[in-house]
Amino acid sequence: MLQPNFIKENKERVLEGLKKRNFTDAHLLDEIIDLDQRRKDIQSESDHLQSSVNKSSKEIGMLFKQGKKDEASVIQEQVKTWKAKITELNTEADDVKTRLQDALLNVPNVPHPSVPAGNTDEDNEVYQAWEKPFPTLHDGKKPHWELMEEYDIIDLKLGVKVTGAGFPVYKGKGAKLQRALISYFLDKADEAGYLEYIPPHMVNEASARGTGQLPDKEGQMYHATQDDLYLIPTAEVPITNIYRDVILKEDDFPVKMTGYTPCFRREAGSYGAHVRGLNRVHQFDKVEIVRVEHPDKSYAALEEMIKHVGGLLDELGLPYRILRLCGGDLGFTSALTFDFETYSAAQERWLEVSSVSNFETFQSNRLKLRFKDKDNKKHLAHTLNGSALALPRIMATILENYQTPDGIIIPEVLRPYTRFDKID
RNA sequence: GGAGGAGUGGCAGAGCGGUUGAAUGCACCGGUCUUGAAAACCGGCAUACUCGAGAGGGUAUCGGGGGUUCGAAUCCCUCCUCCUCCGCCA
Repeated sequence: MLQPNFIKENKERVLEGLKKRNFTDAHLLDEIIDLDQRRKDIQSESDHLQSSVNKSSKEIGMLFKQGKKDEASVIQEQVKTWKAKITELNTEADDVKTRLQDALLNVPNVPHPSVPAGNTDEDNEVYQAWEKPFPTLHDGKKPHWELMEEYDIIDLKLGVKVTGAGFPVYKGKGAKLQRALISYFLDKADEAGYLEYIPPHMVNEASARGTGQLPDKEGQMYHATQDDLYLIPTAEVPITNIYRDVILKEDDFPVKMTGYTPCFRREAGSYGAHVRGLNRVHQFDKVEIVRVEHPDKSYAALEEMIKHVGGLLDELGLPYRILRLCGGDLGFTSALTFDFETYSAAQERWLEVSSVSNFETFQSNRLKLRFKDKDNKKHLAHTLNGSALALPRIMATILENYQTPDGIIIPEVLRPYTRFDKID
């Protein structure tokens, strides 16, 4: 969420930036500026009256002590009229604040200058292409959903029986490979200096609001209504919220956190042939990296995160490319996002396996995540996060790219974790 | 789930309708003293919003929200959290 003052002081810049994501509602920005001004005016008027009330109340106290009841009751009458006016102002203030909040929630983050304009994923910029050849597979190559069944390692039908569509059951070597990937990713994050967390897998409303899942993506989360808790769609939510309402010191930076969690997404409205197998599921595993940074350092941090994710894919030996998302494809809360896609050689498609973003102050404003500078002045910190990595499509790509007529070869780096080198 | 008790500043802990944003102690920061340190002494030390060029001012905040009152940390309602006991349980 942007700050009204920021919008007011940078209106042209904000509007110019938002054009890249097809947001052209200058009227909404004006409304925000007006509502914020009105909010201040009401506040100011109400404060003045309250000040008079407070003074008079003290006076009444004194008069009572002195036994001057008559004088006191005269003032009491006056105070009552002030109070009525204050009540009136507060009612208006509530209304103005609600409208201001609603308006602010409809303004997406301002894209970074490097974000290309565009509407769809067609307009994303290839930031780093794959220069080497793709794996060449044998003639009997199969997509991962067939391999899963053939080797009996991931069972979607069983998931349907136990839960429903999109809840895969991992079995035997499939389960072990999954666990190996999680351990490998966590170990790499640990080596890179990220502090490991195992956060709750459900969050309250305040947390879902803090990272922007609410109210923007209400329908995408599973909601346990009886306790009003949400199943997390990503570890970003509980982990980033660790720093909600926190004021850091400058030398607390950088804050680097990681965590493995299952992720739950309703994926309402997604369907079609391209979501077969593991391409899109309701529950999946992911290792996330999250950072809280000084505004001057956040883009260097983003760079570092891109290298980290790229390093994982290099070690796994998976072909990948990096995209800089265009304005239209950029998430509501993000200023700059890079997507990683691996090439799945049997499907002959690119699959998104990671998304690394800088939210600048958009999240921290909602989170009230700030730091004090040397002069003790408070500023909003920058937050970033990235998948490192999301498991299902990595699994899919490994199964497809490493298939041979005799089985699926396990990438070298995972063997210490799997303790087998082939699925057959 | 049932019955009790409790939530006050960074921590500890007073206050229980009227100069209380809140005593006191500890911690912290600055100063005096000291060759240096400690001790002692003096001073400072919350957050948010807002007005002001600034100095500074106003308002709100004693777990959250609502209410009573001219006035609430103090009374009432409600929610949350923690502690003790009972029940259930991985």
